Amino acid sequence: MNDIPDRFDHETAAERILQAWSDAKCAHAEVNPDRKPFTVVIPPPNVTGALHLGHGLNNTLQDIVVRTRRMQGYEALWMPGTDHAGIATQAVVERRLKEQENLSRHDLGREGLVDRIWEWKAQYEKRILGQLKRMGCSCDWDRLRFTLDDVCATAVRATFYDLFSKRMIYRGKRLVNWDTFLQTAVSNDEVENLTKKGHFWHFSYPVVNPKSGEPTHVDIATTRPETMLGDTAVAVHPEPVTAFNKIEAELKQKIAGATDKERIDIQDQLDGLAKRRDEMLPGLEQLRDMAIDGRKLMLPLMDREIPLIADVWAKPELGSGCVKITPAHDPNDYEVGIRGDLPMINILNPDGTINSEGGKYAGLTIPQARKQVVADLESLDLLGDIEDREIELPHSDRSKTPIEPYLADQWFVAMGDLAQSAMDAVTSERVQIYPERYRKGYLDWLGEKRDWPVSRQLWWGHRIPIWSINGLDEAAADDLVARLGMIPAHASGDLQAQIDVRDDATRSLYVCIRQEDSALEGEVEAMGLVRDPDVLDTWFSSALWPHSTLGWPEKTRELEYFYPTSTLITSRDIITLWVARMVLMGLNNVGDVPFREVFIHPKILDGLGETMSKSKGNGVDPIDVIDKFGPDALRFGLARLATDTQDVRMPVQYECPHCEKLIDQTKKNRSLPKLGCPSCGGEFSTQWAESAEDKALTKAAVVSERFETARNFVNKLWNAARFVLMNMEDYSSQTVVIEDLPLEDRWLLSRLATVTKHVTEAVDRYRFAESTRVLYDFAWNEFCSFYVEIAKPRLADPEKRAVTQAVLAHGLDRLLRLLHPVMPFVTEAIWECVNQVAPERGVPVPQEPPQFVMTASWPETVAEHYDESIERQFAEFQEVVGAIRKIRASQNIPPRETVPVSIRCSDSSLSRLQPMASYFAGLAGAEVVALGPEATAFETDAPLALTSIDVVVHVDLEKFIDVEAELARLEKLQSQLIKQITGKEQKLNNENFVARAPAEVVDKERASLADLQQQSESVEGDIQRLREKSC
RNA sequence: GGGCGAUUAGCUCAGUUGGCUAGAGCGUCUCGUUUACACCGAGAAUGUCGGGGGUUCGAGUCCCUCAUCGCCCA
Repeated sequence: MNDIPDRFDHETAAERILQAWSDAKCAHAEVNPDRKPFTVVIPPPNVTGALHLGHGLNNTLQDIVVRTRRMQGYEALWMPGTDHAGIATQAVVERRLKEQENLSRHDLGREGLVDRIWEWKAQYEKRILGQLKRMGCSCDWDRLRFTLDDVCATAVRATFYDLFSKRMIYRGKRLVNWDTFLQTAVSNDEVENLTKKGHFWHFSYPVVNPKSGEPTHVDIATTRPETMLGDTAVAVHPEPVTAFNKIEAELKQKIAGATDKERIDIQDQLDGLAKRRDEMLPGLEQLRDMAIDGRKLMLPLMDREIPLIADVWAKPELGSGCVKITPAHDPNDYEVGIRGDLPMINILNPDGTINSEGGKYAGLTIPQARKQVVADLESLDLLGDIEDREIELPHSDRSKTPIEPYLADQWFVAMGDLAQSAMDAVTSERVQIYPERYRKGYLDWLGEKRDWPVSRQLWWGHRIPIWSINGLDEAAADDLVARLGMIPAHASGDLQAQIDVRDDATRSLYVCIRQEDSALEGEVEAMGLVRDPDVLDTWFSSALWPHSTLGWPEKTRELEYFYPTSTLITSRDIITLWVARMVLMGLNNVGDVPFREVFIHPKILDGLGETMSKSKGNGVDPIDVIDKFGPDALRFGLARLATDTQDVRMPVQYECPHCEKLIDQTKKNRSLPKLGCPSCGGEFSTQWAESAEDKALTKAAVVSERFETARNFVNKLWNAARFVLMNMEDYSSQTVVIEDLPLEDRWLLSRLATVTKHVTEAVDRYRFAESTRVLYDFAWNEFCSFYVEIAKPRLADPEKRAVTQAVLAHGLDRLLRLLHPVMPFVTEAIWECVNQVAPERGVPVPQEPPQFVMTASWPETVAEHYDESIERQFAEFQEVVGAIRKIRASQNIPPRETVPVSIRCSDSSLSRLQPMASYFAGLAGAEVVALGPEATAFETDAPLALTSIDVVVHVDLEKFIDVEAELARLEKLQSQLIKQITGKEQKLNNENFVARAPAEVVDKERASLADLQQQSESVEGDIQRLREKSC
């Protein structure tokens, strides 16, 4: 055992341990009626790219919970898998295709592109699973799922079919965020607003046959001139006076509570408004009257008559007070269009060029059309000012190109009842969300009950199981329905047909097929129906994840046993997109909530407070951290930062591949292709390396020194274990009598009981930072610093050796179990060794431990082992040790010198400290020459009073006295005491305090003041004596 | 514009229902290789708890307000 290295070699150990766990199927879960199930489904990582530290945190926390529950005797299933991430993945692959081969998806065709994406998926899924495994995630890998695999596909089709049959899926026109690059609709959540420089163009539209006294033109302004081709109205406010009054009232209210600086600004606004009102109100009222009168304007360039309408969307305080309405290409105008029943003219092709509705501009791109429209209006003398302006422009998150609002046919899921059911689940606390503040966002979002557009014009995803035919007349539609009704699948409920009457009175026929069935599909296609080319929103399949992975719609034993799952651990940004939808789909499909609890963990930010991402260059790969610090350090380091309020700022460094020096990442250097190491001068490359020259350099790992503490802790534990193992060669198991154990052993048992309770509760409540802190403090400051140190002399004593070994082995055993969920590898590696030297262990009765700590039982809180008085007694001992150390340090006494000490204490303390007297030698280099009420000061004395426990420690400085140093120490002590005494006196002189504070608080203050005063007097005496002596 | 959160030592963070001299790790300084560990041990220094106001005998903690930062939604 003496050949154990003094560093934990995580690299070789981890690989061996992973294999052993895997061979023994430690993480496999089966339906087992004898145990209670505990189920967690992984938030399936996107196969878009590799995992970063955010995933590292997410999965570490899940694993801590799952491992703890497994040890607690639950049949713990952690369901693993990955997400096909529709648009994100297709966008990545398409972009690469363009960059590397200059091909578009149309060059490859649907199948070709999808094949390419499967290749990408295979590559990244492998990488992701490798990352999870190296992190130690104890998923049941036998049950691995993918949101696009056959099992999930069956669930998706069954769900779609069910909702379609219930008429909760419908076809509708909606204004969607159109990505002209990817040629698909993207959801609001995939849109980011960027502020860009743009212009504000002013146009005039002629009034058709103006009456005398009426304006001949109406002025409007726009940031997107080309959209005028699709204008179907111009709006003016219906009650301009009311609108002006309202704004004025708001400003006046604001000015009442404003600071002087703001007041000037607001007053300016008020003045401007008043002026505007004077100048414009009559004109606006006239236009409003014209609108009510049904007057028309002539849309220039298109020569189309459009109505002047009255609508509140027109803001009298802005621009000309009139606004052009393009319902098919602007969300606000769309609402106006709905209200006013206006025609909606889509002027764009899917690729973003103008379509035939744009007349002579057809075929132009948007920028070309914009330029041409402006030029043509100018030649007609209808162009006014052009202002420079900053414009908020929506951009696609995926393709980084501008979004065009676009009216398109989409499939929708009606959310009314579904959303309500998911709201009820949370308000009734059948699903509990922690921290609770996240409930609000969940409920607010669902409360809007906005229908969910689920079709995506993509090729990568679950293809919508709808076959359709359009443009039928009533007879033809009925005939087709009748023929479909003859198909056996219709009778067996595997086929649904619905007729939709379109605006133009033609019929569309939609057929939904429940299961994949090429014969049936062929039959339907033979009738002239065509399969919908679109795929489903990726969240549609994610929403089914908790039940689809367990085999739904089959009534599997797994579903019966493991569903509802126990808890979901995820990040806050997908509470609505994912969590809410899982709840409503779970309720709809299975009839029960998908999970009982949801824990939302903090986000990991870099040192500059920004979220980590590969595109910024500040992303940290958990593997880099594991390579440098080990998997246990990664996990411990992340878990100790997981509080429930604060996002985690984690400064990021490059690790120089030549000298291992860590170089802080800055905004500047994180985007460079190569860097020079300021320490060794060597150069290294980064993820941005492009040129052959740069790529030839070694690539630096991106890590964070935040993990050093955790790595040190792993090593501390390893070495404590090493010490234990080195002292176990003659170990033999034995039953011990708790009552006969010496104080320090009972202290350890008591502390174990306390710590176990604390840690168990903390993990129950998802207080990961707290549980890791408690474990760290206990392991380092109590087990190592005190228990192991005290064990040293006892191990050297043949009479005490055997009992010490027994308790030591037990203590280490329990500690390993408690730490295992956070640090699985090092604990398992140590466990393996302990099993060899102490194959039976435990207090009071030894037992044979299981082969793996991973499958060992979670320590129980042994209430009988808890002893408050012993913990207090030991704390007293620790305090005395601390006092001696302080005096030694202030006198610079060399550590190898033993100092005589005299400890004056009460009789009761005497009985507590007496048994521990000999341990002062090892812990404080002190020999106790006197102990008890009679103990006195030395001739050359350094005293320290511990008032809280009524003890005075005296150290004999005869051989060591440094008068200056001792005087300095005492004077400093005295000044601190005086400061405190003054504070307390002030407090107690305050009549209000004495009268109103609870008596116990006042008494406590009084007692404390008396102690301090006594101590101060004593120190004063010491100072005087020392001064006299030194003269 | 609305909602949520944050602001505590040079850095990263703790601080339960208001009640000790506000803590930890890293970093800094001093001392030290005593047989598990220098990825170690002992000790020290460092805080107007973002600003202002209020409630209270008493506020890092509760309330109001302002500022700054972050996230979500419009």
